[in-house]
Amino acid sequence: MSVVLLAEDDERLATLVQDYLQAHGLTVVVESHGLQVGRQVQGLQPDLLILDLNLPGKDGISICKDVRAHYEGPILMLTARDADADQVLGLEVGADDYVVKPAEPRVLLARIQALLRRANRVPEDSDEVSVGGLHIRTRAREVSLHEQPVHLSSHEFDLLLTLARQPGKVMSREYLFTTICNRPYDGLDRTVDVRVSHLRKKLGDNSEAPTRIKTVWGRGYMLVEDAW
Amino acid sequence: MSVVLLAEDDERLATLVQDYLQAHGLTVVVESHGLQVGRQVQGLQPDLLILDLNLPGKDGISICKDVRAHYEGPILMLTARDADADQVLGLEVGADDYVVKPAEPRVLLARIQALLRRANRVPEDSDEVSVGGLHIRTRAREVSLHEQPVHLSSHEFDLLLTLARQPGKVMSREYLFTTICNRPYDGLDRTVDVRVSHLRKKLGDNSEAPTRIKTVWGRGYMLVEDAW
DNA sequence: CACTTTTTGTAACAGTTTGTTACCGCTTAC
DNA sequence: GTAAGCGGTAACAAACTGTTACAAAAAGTG
Repeated sequence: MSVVLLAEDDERLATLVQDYLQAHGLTVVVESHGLQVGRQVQGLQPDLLILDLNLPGKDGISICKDVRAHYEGPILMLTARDADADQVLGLEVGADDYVVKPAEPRVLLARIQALLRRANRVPEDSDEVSVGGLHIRTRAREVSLHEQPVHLSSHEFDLLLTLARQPGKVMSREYLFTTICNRPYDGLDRTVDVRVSHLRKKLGDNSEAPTRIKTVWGRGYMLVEDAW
Repeated sequence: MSVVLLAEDDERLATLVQDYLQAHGLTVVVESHGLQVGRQVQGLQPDLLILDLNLPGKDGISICKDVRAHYEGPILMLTARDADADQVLGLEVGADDYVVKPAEPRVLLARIQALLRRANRVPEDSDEVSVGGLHIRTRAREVSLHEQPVHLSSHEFDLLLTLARQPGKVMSREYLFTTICNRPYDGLDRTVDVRVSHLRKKLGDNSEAPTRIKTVWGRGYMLVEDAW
């Protein structure tokens, strides 16, 4: 399940897009203030940023430039400006796609999925995810480690799956929380920490010097590829 | 210089696009027969494929599917069909972008460059960095010195990695600070100094006459290559 | 040289983040 | 009903980070 940050100030449109994308299996977080987009991207590290060019507080092109300095994921600009020059400028400052409003929802979704497909490499619908001796069967929701079945709770499974789909990538608590719980993160919740603690125990990792699920202080957690 | 394969049967349009792209630094090869596109992609291994959906000999959607089976580079569909359903279908069978003819050349170029920019991004740095008896496994975030594992905090690791990637090069506090903390340096912060101090202690270096991480007065710090 | 100024090393402290356990309410199975 | 499992939350200990403070070293100045 991919996390999308939607930077859009028109509340009605934002809700519309959010509902449509969530109905198609994406987790959507909405941000309506231009000056907050950078901070949100940094904290959430979404798989995709949808950026309206007319946010209050800050010029959309500047936002895009600033975000690009620290964010490598795909950016899709969604805007009412349809002039060629605007489109060219948007793409040149780092956007990966540029869609003019009003956009047909199906087209927007198809373009989003094309961007996610290229960025993720791991096909969303692959049934089996493996990292070393760890095997996850997503449809059956079963996990085995070196042929030994491991019993995990629902949240533990989702957490492990999210981490294992992109081994080696540091994922923030906010990202993990919204992916697992599908609701906004309040910044204080310790759920993810507790789940990680349980996962480490069940997967035979040493918490004092973890080798499989590492803590990156102030950033989040990372599943290590070659440690299974 | 990137190589683009342009699959287009309208000779006049093909020449037009070819000239425009070549004037902007791209190498363009044209292929006009649908049945030849797959072979051309395999042989040429272009950095980008521009695919017209109305080539003679073979349906464009089929071409795209076949090409995708053994080609990972970006595909841009360029076609006169502007129905939403066509666009969704094109993106779903593996295209990365879909541009409707007639296309403004500047827009086409901007989209091509956006695709090339993403495809060419360096995927990841080398996993293992070694300097003498010091070994850093970047993905696992583990460090060992003469086969002995060394436990470092997150910032200490980032600092050492940054220094070790360019041994012998003096790095300013500003550079090190922004690399580690991912925020601007105010010129007075002593964080880097303190981290270096801790690193020296953990790596068995003598601070009064450091041999491994040297202080370059008024400039910054430098990791010495032959001292490990 | 003596003296001042700037830069560096590091101990110590306080605030923040993280690991873990315990507990409570909820649901499910029996 | 009870028992077991699950998920959220609180609580506390431990680890980590930034900052300050002060001593030591280096550079500048006459």
